[in-house]
Amino acid sequence: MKIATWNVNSVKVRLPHLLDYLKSAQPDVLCLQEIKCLADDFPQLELQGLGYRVEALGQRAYNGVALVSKEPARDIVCGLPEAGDDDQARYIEASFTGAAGGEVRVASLYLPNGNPIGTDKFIYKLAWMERLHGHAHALLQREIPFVLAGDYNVCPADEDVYDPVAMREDALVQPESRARFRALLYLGLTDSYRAFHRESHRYTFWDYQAGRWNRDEGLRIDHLLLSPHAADRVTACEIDKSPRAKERASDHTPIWCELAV
DNA sequence: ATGACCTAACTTTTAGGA
Repeated sequence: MKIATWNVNSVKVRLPHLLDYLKSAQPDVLCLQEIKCLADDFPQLELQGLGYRVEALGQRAYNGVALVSKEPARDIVCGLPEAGDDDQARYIEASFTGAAGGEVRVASLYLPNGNPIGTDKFIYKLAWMERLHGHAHALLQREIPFVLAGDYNVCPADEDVYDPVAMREDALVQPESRARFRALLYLGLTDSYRAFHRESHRYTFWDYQAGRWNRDEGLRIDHLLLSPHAADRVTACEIDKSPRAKERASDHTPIWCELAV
């Protein structure tokens, strides 16, 4: 089962690229972030033409996540537990069946940016990460393979940042953000990309400004975290840079892993 | 030198992104 994640930065603007990606990459499940529309406005007819279904948690103008899949999603859950008055559309999770009949729980998550530090936005980011940690802990008790995929807005280490000095005041690299990302790994989750690749300076995001893409000055902030049962089954993980090279590209590019299930 | 983008919206300017 090929599971990919991509922050598309508006699904309406990116629809041609999204259709191209589904046709060429053929993921079984594609986790989308920043669809930036209500679920009812998601262009699902166009995706149905390619044999894909959509489950979306939308929001007007901002955020919004979705699961695009060949096989139907089951047991869909929208939002993390303990949401309180948090109504931002940042989490959707469902179960899928692999070709060999195995079950995998897949989440599409859009972790808060948290900038600027020293504000409520950074507090919200850290609190959201703690809710994610609590939920990951609960999922582990179920002893099923799962993949938490999405835009984490965290660069795990300086090697994941083109210029750590320039970024030192950024919420994506703060020790508090990195500690909470590490806490997910300490639970027993695996950073899928790092399970296969040791090279530094491999990115999933390049800012629109300052020619960052052309200079390959980016960030590794989109991640696939695998439960132990999923990590036992993973056979590959790659960043697909080709969508970022197109005209009117998203500032993120897809990253995917393959599970033998 | 500290510039440079992009998207959505009660749009002509702002908020949010990262």
